[in-house]
Amino acid sequence: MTHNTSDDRPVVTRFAPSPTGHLHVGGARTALFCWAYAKRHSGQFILRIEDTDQARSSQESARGIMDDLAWLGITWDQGPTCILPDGSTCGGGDRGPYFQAQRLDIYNTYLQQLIAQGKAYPAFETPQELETQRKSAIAAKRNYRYDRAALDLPQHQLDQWLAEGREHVIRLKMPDEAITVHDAVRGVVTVQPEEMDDFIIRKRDGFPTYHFAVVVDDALMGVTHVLRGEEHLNNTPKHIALIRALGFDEPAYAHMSLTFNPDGSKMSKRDKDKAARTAAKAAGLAASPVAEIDDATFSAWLKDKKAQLEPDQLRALAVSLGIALPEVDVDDFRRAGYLPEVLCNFISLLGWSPGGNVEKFDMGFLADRFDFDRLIKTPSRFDRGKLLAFNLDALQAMSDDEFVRRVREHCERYHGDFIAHFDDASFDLFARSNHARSKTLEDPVASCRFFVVPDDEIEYERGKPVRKALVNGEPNGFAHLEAIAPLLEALPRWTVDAIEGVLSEYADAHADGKLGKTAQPLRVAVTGGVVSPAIGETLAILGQVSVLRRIRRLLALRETFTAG
RNA sequence: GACCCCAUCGUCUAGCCAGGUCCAGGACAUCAGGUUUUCAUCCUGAAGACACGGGUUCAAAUCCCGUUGGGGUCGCCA
Repeated sequence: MTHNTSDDRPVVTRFAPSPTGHLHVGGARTALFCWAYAKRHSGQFILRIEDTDQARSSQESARGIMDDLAWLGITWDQGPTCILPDGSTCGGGDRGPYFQAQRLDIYNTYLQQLIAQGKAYPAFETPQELETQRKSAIAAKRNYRYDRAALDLPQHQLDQWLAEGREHVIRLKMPDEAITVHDAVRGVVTVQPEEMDDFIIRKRDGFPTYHFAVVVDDALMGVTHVLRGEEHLNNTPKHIALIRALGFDEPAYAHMSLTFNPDGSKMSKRDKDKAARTAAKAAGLAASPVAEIDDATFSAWLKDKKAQLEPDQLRALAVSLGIALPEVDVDDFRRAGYLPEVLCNFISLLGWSPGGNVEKFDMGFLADRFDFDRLIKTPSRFDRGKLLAFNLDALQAMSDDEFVRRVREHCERYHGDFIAHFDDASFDLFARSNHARSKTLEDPVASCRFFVVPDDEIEYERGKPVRKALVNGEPNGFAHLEAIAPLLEALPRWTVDAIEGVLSEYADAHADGKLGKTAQPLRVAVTGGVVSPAIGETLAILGQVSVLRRIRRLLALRETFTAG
């Protein structure tokens, strides 16, 4: 199945993202499989940054992608040097630089070689001219191919234009033969010569195109196995033509199926804009509801389906609209409180499985078992609901201590207000009391804002469940609250046990032993609603003073609640 | 449109390559019960698929062909 590849060479795989923002979850899957394959064969995994698009690349973007990979636990043996959270470093290696923009000299050397050998040639058509040709081809229902006009240029004309420094691209002269890809997933795929034209290998700006850079770098970096998305399958014959022209060894290829949204659309950063836009329109918003976005930007964004806001603008807007944005980038999942090991487990199940009924496993298992032969050809859809269920399972399987540690890490990164509000012991209890009820590390924070809201700013819900807790029954919730308040006030030690003791004693004596009769009114008093961690813990975390203040405040408002 | 790839429950998939043990197994979601001081869990059960049509064969989810459907590529993006 492998082609022109000596099996005795150590396995080298690479992940080669373009640095455009954060790492997409689909890219993470590719990276994970590349990583696992290298590990499986005790080989090398290379990270290379494909920043040959001057318009779109930035250093911070590359940094973001490396952070995302490191967070997932996907470390690279060669590539940009990076200090990991645990203090160790990864990357380095002697086949760099690992940023393509720093390899221009290398590309030019090989480019010159191809030109000298007559295997590549300059072409002077402008992008506009080519676009016109393309359009007329479509209008005439022909397939567009470059017409090789540059090859018919008289030598003196060519010399003169080159001497003048006239802008041009370099194209590869494609051989007039079918090219066959031996793909570990797809099998044998043959493309006829008339399907391939003389594609551009160096752009007008002097940068190599992706096709050229990828082939040169893979060869020079000793890449033996190219694992990538199926979108590249049609490019592979071009790459093979280039490899042959340059006299390199052909790597083994494995093109894996793609992953889509549940509705079959592409998972795109734009999905987040789309969700926010839909919600904003539904809310009838005309002006920007948040300071992060000015009104002009907002209204333009609202009208233009393709417009995108900055990530922090989008997040602010989502908070204001009370919606959750669909997660697309690894960073989105991190913010949403997913565990990196769960994300890795889940995405590795998209298009791959270890066989049988096994579906929960760790990175070590993956690195032991991953191989191309269990990669399936069918594209998959990303089911966030199943990911959430996986995350829940992992969280529930965790010890309390571990859960607390993870929540603390999460808050240190995203919710400084919770860190600042609690002392260590309270934070510990806060996290612990949320363990059993959390599906994500974000849940404790999202469901417990009332802890960090000032006592006199709690907003009481007015729905039926709240009225039921407060006004219904005889005695009703307010009556219970009035009776319990002094008991709580008299408590000498404010601990979960002491609080629960008082409450169950009271319930036994005055509420048919039903803790719910008193727990629910108390919940409303201290949280504003009917949902919180166990009542004893909720009160304990909040503190005696705040609890009593909140109860009295609600009692003072009792006339404003009507029976439900 | 041309070319390339693909096709098992709503979704992720096992089974397919080496045809019979599959009136197709697991997971998520759904539905119905049950446990629980709220929410969330948890337990039990139910429903749910081999896209269609030919062929090969004693036998096809598994092999072949076609149809239909889906995806990808056709950039001086990667």
